[in-house]
Amino acid sequence: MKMMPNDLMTIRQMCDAFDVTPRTLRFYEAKELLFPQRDGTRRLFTRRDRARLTLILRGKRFGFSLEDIRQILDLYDRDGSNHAQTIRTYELAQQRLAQMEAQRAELDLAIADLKAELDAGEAMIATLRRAAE
Amino acid sequence: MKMMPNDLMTIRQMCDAFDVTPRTLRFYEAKELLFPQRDGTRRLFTRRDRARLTLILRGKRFGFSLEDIRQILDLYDRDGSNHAQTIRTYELAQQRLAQMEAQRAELDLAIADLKAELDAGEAMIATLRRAAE
DNA sequence: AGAGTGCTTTACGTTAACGTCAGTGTAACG
DNA sequence: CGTTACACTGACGTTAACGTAAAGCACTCT
Repeated sequence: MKMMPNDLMTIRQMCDAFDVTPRTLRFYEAKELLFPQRDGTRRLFTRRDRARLTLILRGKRFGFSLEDIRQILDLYDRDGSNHAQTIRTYELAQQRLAQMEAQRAELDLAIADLKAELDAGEAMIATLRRAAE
Repeated sequence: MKMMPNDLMTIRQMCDAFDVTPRTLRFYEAKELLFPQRDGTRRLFTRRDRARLTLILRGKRFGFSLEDIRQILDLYDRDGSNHAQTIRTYELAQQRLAQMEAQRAELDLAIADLKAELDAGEAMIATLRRAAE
């Protein structure tokens, strides 16, 4: 067991902690979502990186694209106490929420339609079964 | 206005009727979802093509991939009266329905979570507003 | 010293469903 | 016969979020 200075984690430790692949972490770094320090060539992820990764993964669950997430993260980075930016993020989230609810409405419709088709199909299958006797 | 023999339609008529692009129809033909006749090099879509296209578009609304749709269509093509194939299609639809309902459940969760975050954000913004006075 | 492990970079591959040229043809109108 | 309007066939481009080699350091164990 090698000890990392308290709040620094290797790529593997990050992968285990967050259940992601190394490729993903490097990808996020390339996309400027994370900014790990270096020990020579090796990445060392800070507490800040972990906080950001937590937000990234949460954002993904909400269906935000990585680009959306990057922008939101950057807003807070530039000025964590700026009201306008907090409000902007809030608005983005609201928009996304509206999208998600629209999406659910469509999905509900499709489900209802498909169920109707299935009922018809079931009836047809029953008919076929009777005819087969 | 040019008259097409009763049940034959040009690519443009199809596009207008179904609200798709020519590229889409050619793509579906390449994927063996449609089989328009030819008048020289030009495509002429039959009643059968229209029936298939209707099913294709419906299938898409249900979230089936084009490959799924092609298989289903082919099943019916080979033998429209085969019970086993009707039942197979029915099962595919049921599986898809289960997926869609699972997807909706996840979506509902994400919506609930995001709403919770929004409520917190709203509170924070209210705080910021008070502090700004 | 050799073997093994883990990390690194670089860069091409994947998937779906088309979009978007580029270049050519052809049919009809005036 | 020239122009306009469509249609046709390739074939490469697009988007997102990584996956998957390939090839090479750096360290450690033995």
